[in-house]
Amino acid sequence: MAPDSLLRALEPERLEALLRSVSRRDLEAGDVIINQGDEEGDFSVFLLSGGLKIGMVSAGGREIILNYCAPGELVGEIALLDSGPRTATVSAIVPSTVLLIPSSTFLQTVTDNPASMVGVMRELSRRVRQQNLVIESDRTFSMAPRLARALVRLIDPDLPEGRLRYSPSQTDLGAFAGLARENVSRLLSDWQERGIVAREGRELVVRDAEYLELLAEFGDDI
Amino acid sequence: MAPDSLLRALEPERLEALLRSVSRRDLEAGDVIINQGDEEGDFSVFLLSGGLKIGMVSAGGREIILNYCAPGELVGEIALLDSGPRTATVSAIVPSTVLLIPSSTFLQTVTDNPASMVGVMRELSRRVRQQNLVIESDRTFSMAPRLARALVRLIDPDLPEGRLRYSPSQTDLGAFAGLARENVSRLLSDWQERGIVAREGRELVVRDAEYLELLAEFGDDI
DNA sequence: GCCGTTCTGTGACCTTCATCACATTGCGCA
DNA sequence: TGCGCAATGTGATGAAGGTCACAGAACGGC
Repeated sequence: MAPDSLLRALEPERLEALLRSVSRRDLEAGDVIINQGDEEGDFSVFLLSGGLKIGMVSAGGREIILNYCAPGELVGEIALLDSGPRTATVSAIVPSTVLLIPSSTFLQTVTDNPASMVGVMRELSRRVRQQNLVIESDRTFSMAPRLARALVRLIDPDLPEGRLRYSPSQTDLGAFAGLARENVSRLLSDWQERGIVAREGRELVVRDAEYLELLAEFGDDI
Repeated sequence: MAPDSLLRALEPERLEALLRSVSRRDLEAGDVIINQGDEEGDFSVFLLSGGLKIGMVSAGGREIILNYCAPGELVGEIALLDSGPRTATVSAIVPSTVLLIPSSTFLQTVTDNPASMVGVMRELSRRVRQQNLVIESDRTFSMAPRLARALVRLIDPDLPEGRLRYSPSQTDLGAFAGLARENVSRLLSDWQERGIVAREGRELVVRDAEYLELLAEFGDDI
């Protein structure tokens, strides 16, 4: 679980109360836990272990992956506050365990634990900032920097040197970075020749993270 | 002030305490209150009257307008939680009055008023959802729907029929919708001929909001 | 009023990237 | 060991939209 896990902020007795009213669920890779368009869904999802992806399917059938998330993160929190239809789909990318937290429970808990709410706000803020960067890069950068940013976002700081949080297909990378799969292929081939990324078996590994970070930040004109 | 203003949630004595430690500031149109890249800025901005725009300047000098905001809204709240460098620039589009709220004050206040914090979370969530839609439309829609979405976001529900919250130049509209100014011009000319928008003096007015909303939601294939 | 400046309209061009259409590789599995 | 399916590589093509280069219009200030 992430060190800054939201649950950490709770006092033990609160945590226990919370755990009594949530349900735990195990997911296979590919299982969908929240479906874009669901009318009723006033719960949010806390990821205990595994990995989730958050995506939308746009008119035209193209998939957009908005984010991946790691254990300790809370997902679907928009529904905690306004219980409108779900705007994105959440599914497991590997076998995972989640807690389903009814919004009433969640609101009660954080109201009783103001300190924990700050954690939720921090997480939401981080997300807004991240999204701003995505919008910026979508609008002003060419393919290469966009793919670079996607890869950088996938690097797992807890894993050794340049390992990704999970091994995405080129199709996934395209949906995450906002470009066509074919172009992902072309770019990766190029980067592979130049030693920036490498393939170890079916794993994609980043060799020169610094280069990709520069590319992601400054675009083609580094 | 917006009916769901964040300050509404405060008990009167709290509100008073808050008001004692914030500073008020009047802005001319164009004045910058937060500058992208500022290292030190652990305050956020509460808009009392007027209007602000939130933007970034990307490598290459192109401006991106992320959002406009109306009285009663809180801006720059990312800094409340992690006081890293500012990621966007906030400036006044019309003469405005703002409160500068130090993050310590803000945190203290919301901690003492859990109910008010829910309002902040709701606002942050709304913003995340909005951003998701922007990313989706940037990636999958052509120019017309993107511009439609920008216009719809600018319609002021409090004003009569199709009036915008403020009258943007074509350059601004381009920066907001993510397209070149010339194309904004072309699209608006077309829509004007078709009676979807009109110009009253220097004001742009939406005549057929429903059409634009459909376009914004479903893309060209309505 | 008159002039500079900022906004707007419009055509011609050219870059970028998505799309299409395959060939190829790799891997699970019967 | 080969079959099938999914993932990948790669060229050719086309459309969308950015860029450039202007011309006109509108406006603010003096």
